Amino acid sequence: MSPLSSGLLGDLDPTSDRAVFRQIADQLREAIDRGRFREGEKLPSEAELVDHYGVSRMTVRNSFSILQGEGLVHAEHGKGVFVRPRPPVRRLASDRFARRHREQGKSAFIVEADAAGSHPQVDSLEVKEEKASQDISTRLGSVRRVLARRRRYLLDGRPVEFATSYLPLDIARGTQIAEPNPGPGGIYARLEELGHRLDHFEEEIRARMPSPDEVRTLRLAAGVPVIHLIRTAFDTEKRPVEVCDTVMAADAYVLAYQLPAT
Amino acid sequence: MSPLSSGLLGDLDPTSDRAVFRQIADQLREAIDRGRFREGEKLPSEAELVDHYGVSRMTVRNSFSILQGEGLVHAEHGKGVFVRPRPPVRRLASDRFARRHREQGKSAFIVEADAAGSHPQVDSLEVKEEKASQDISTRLGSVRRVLARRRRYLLDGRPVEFATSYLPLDIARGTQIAEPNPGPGGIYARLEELGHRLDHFEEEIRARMPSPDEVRTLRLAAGVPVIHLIRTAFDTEKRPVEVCDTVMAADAYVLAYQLPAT
DNA sequence: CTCGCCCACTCGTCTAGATACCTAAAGGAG
DNA sequence: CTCCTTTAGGTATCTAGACGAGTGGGCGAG
Repeated sequence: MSPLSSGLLGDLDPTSDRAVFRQIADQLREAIDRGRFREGEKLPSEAELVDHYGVSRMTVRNSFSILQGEGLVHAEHGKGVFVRPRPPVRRLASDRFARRHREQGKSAFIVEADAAGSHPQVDSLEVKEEKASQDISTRLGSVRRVLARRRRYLLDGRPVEFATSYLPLDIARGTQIAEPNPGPGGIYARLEELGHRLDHFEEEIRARMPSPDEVRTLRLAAGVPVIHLIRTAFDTEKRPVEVCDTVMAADAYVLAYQLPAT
Repeated sequence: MSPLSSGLLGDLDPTSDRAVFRQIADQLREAIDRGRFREGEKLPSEAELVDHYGVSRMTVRNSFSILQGEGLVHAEHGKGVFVRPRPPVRRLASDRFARRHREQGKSAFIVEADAAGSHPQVDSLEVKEEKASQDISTRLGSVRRVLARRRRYLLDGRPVEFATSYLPLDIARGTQIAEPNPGPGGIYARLEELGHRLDHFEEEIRARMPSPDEVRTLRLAAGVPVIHLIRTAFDTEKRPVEVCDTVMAADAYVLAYQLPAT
């Protein structure tokens, strides 16, 4: 039996001033929220909804596009429209840069992925010297040129974040930090070996919709925002020694912080 | 002279396999990024673009809907489509719950708004006892019923966040915390007076697209995600004494944290 | 039985209109 | 001058239909 004849969806209210396509979207959303359609399940096809509601196809598509914008559903060409499963989230704990992790020779990403039982990967590594943007220059204390380390992180084959680290040339040039592989413990371990003992980090967090570039790089579904995190590392002399600019798929992350109450 | 005859926008590439409405969106996006259209400025009308590109109106509208989903533009019925201005952001510093602020008798929100020179407001206050959700119960250590304090925060008349605090009844019932106005320093000051000296906070941060309810409550524009923050306050006996569930308009906030490197 | 083709179903894109409603400015009545 | 109406120009919604293209199952040829 078709899901439509079984009362999953109601009728339209022609007296309502709410647009028809919104009413349809409302009914589908409610059905999803109530679990009438489960995660990964296929919604009625456009043609079925056209029949059920007696509207034109564009109106039905308009409804779907609302739900897509909310990140509730995703369409697959030739197959149908499906309830988007909520992917398991990865937790970034506030002690992820603790020295004891570095001393074990693992980078923060690997440590956390292993703990979660996932298979981590890093790709599209690029290391080069370049001109610092205005913002990066300000954060690093008025440097003109920087070493930039770009990479993308994947979890079980799915891209989840990409990041660029910027370091002042007078610190990084000619060191292992300028090599594709910075060695055990990552660049923070190298910075400490170079005499820049790390004191603290400052992180800024924003959330916004992704640019088309970011959609490509992270293979983002419609209706998935990104978390934009900018971290600055300071050494014990209060000098900023690294800025890391990270863009994360918001549906893959929960950030966790611990704050003192004092 | 019309912006269209002045070369702001190019032509379509009929040989490209990129959909026409995407090509148009690309050109508009690029023009915005390059500053050809400034913040708040009106884009060419649908009719003008129909003429310029020689496509149907639905195609042009489709392009606009892409840019809206990206949060780049917003349409005003009867007026036009405008480049969305990036609103000034409010910075939440990681020391916002420091005891020295409470001792000055101000709540965290008021302190920060005043510092930024804005006019803060709090409305839709509701205080009541209710059954704890599964999640809240877990976070508070298996309590069945809680005191819930709901409120919405506005800055210069614009709603920017709404929050609900949940407290165990055995702590809050019958105290000033159960009153609409919790007094100077907010509920954290009252908790400390009641013998629950605060030790630390744990915060969880997610970002996602808003529900229709949240769009209404925060008057969110299209293409603006929300930041969902869940904070748990612990007293010095390591007991969770409050859970605060906050939903913020992502275009109004930058969260800032400071992490020790140790 | 297996392979390859065809076809039905599905979403993606685009056209060409019609009607409704909103906004702002111009112009007329009082 | 003030207030209301008109009008032009804008977006919002909806219809009806056409063609393109990805998916998967059925069916016939070998």
